[in-house]
Amino acid sequence: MQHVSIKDIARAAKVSHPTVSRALSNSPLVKGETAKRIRQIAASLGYRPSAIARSLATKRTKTIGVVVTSIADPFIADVISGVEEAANDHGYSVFLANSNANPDREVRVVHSFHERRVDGILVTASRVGALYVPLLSQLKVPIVLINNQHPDETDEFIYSVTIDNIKASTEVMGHLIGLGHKRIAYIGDRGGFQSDTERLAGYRQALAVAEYPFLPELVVHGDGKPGGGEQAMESLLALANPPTAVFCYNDMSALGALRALHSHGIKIPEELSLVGFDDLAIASYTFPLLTTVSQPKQQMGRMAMEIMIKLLSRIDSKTNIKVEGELIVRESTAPPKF
Amino acid sequence: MQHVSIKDIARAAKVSHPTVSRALSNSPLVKGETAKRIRQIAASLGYRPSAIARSLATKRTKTIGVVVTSIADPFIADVISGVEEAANDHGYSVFLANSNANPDREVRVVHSFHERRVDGILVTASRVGALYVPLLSQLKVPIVLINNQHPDETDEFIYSVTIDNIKASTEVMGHLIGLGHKRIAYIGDRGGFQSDTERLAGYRQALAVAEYPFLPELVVHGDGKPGGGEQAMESLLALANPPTAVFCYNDMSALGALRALHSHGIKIPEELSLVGFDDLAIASYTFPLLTTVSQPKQQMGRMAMEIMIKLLSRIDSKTNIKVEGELIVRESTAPPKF
DNA sequence: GACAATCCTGAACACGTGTGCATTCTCATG
DNA sequence: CATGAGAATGCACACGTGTTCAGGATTGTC
Repeated sequence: MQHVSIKDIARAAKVSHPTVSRALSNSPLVKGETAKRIRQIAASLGYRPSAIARSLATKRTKTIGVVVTSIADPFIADVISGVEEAANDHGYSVFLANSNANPDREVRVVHSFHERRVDGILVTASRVGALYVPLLSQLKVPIVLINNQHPDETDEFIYSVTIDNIKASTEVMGHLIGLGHKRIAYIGDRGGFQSDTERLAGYRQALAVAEYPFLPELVVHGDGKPGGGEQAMESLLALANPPTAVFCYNDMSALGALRALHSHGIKIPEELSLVGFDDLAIASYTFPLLTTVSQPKQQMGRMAMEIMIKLLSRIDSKTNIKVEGELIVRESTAPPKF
Repeated sequence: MQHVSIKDIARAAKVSHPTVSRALSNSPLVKGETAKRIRQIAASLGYRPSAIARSLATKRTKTIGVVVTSIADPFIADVISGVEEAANDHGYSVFLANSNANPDREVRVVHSFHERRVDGILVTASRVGALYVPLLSQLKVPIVLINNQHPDETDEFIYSVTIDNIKASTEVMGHLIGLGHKRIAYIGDRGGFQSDTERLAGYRQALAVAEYPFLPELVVHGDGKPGGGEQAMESLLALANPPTAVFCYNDMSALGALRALHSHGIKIPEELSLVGFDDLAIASYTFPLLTTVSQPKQQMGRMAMEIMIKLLSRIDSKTNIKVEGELIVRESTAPPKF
């Protein structure tokens, strides 16, 4: 006998198994004395209820499917750590699935979540294809998106947690403009992600407020990774009149930009100011330390999971939460040279 | 009716539900023609078998519990991405649990995995407490450890994948000695982890082979994180006769060391050579690029999961796998100045 | 002491799938 | 045409838990 069941306990306690079931779930229907005895026997036998059988009976698995494009992405990993923590706190377990932005894998994940009868699905959407969420929503299960990249999700099952990109972006620009910079460049992402679009919007908005002209040649595109950031920075440095400050879509891009600057022997922040976005752990260990926007990554994960749990408990909850980023000024920004 | 069951299909196909069950599992017992018809109906109804019910009947959940100290650790995140990929390829799903090296959480994880009747458990042991594995092994389920930190696990259920630290470490030292370094320091971890002990052993072994003296003042201890690496490097720089090369327990420590060196204005690699370990993504974006040892992180995760799956399929498998690291020479090492 | 009201308990069934065994059907063979 | 063998299918039960309902035990009241 591999596992002890409530029937085993029932036999030992000379009661029926429904009584055991009730006693262990603290039902008021069972006499206090009996319940206590049953619980003691259960403990002494090392009883652990079968979540499987319980799920079958109750039709709730207390299980959440979590899709990420890649858990190796440090931003996502931080978010997931918050997700898992909140889930654990409420007795939920998470199924982790990498999609790798691969359509085949995506449909397999959907099938897997479907068959396992997850109660809900969490998606860190930073690179998830546009067609994916509709696919997931076929499961008729609540979905919470974190930093989703498609603004038009109007499905009734869909909730979200996102950072206020425009606000954070204008704050970054305010910082640079306040230092005296006038030629400020933006290194964006490729592919028109929601977050890129919004950060660019904040960039333009801040320029407009300061009554600085918007110069298209100062907006270049990377790929959200160091390689793209490096190339983008190279193209900025090749301009006849290069910028004195550069605002990068994310820290990864900034890392690449930093590399390009180092290889040109350009001193930061004396000759050029650089700002990232995300406040990855690395940003505290670059040289110089990177000024960036901190997203409450873990907390966002936690919030997303808490929205989910409220939904599953039929508690009304906000459908869309916007959190604020925080500008972290470190060593990579300073007033322009002249 | 939320989900379609085999009974629904049976009704539609005018057969009994066991026949449907057999048809869908490609049993030779059911007539080819009937099976085909049943499969068509199943597909048209969008049938997805309930893994829950199946698990209850077969006593196998096709589920693996994965414990990590923190998924936010980039090393671990890489390993897990390999784990998840291999699991997915074989129809297994993974429950992810962070323990945060917190004993309370650890026992909750054990209970959770027990109740969910996972088929096996994977542990990335880099920071897991010594008492934890025995706790897990109570579940009488196979356990595979990745880079475990306690050499004495002799339980019959326990298997492992580890990197050959001694070999990698002597290779690093060979590189530095080959460049002409004689005063080589080692920045270790705290707390006597297996990997730290082994890397230090490789360090000493290489010194012995080169017939260089082992100087205790050149071995200092960090904490495996940048903060500790920075302090450790400071203490090395405070020596009357500082080293010309420093081998760090891991890249995180090296990042801290790098920071200390920058703040002292010490040029790398001209004035001092620095080597890390792990080849985290960051190592390709530090300044200068970090020479380090690459562990096949994803592959190690994949191998661990494949051992697990073989075990569960009653296929004989190696119980302990040692993989080799690869020395990646980048820009942070060079011959000593004089 | 009789009766009702309340409190506990157990029997029966449900959840969806898999499997051993009995049964029916089909077809070839004597 | 009867018989037997083998193929195809259905019946019944199991997995472990939760829940409805009926009935038994207990208590209180007149």
